[in-house]
Amino acid sequence: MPELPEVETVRRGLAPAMEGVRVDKVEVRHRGLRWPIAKDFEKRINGQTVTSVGRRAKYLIVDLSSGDVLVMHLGMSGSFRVNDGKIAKYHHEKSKSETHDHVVFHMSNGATVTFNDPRRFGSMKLVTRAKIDEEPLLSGIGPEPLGNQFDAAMLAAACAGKKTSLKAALLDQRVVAGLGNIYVCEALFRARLSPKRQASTIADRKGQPNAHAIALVDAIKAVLHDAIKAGGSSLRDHRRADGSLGDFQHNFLVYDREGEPCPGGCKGTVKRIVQNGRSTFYCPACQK
DNA sequence: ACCTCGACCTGCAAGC
DNA sequence: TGCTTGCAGGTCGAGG
Repeated sequence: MPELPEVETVRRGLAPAMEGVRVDKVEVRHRGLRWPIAKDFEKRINGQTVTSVGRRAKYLIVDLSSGDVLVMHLGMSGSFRVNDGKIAKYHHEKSKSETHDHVVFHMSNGATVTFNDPRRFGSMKLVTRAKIDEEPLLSGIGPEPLGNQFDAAMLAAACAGKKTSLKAALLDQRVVAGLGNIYVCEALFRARLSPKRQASTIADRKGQPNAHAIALVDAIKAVLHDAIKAGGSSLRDHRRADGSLGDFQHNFLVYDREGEPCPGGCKGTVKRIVQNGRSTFYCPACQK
């Protein structure tokens, strides 16, 4: 479910509730996430103060005063809910089943932070800050697309020589961090590039960027900025930490719009195809 | 080394 | 009404 904009939205919701606050107790109700939560998990977290809540790609990075770092991934259906211990702002709304509340952080300020994940593709892992650069989950990840260092030259270099489709390349977290199925489709539409195009065609023979690479980088940055501004996209599971919904799903141009007229006004029709086992939505008429 | 595909899970909507 | 099927925002690891 969650791609970079959703994870960033979650991070912004968690930060004010957790930063500078001690975890009195972490309660693990179900250890069976993507990998089993380690046996020493609670012992290493209980009593520690959260020093920062960050993000790398689709990972949430929670620094603790002990020097440990909690690395968390939301998988396809993970979400966090902050209850500040006072008024349940959205408590009149039908609240999601507590069946899948797998981990609850009881904070020293009275707040609770609950991780819910029906499909359990999410993960939680403790690593030490000193060895974070050796962490296999993070070490191969490509540039942050919203960072200054991410530009057409970088993207073209990463795609040069790739035989796979441009769609598949953009989904590869080693090429660029944080994109998923929705935002790849949206960025490719905005750049008017076909998802079926060979990835290497955004670079010249020397791996230098061409006009397609420049347009694509602009499109990626723009769609991510727009989505973050909207609080991410809420299709099934994603919510802001306060329970409110993201809005960006209303701004999808092609994703899940099979059969609709091309929103670019080209008289084409949005088509759904399957690439690498995943749905791709695009306009064959104007995405070349 | 690159690339594709199955596997991991639950829930929901559509079709019969 | 129930059953079956397919699909879902991710990614790791096996196999070609």
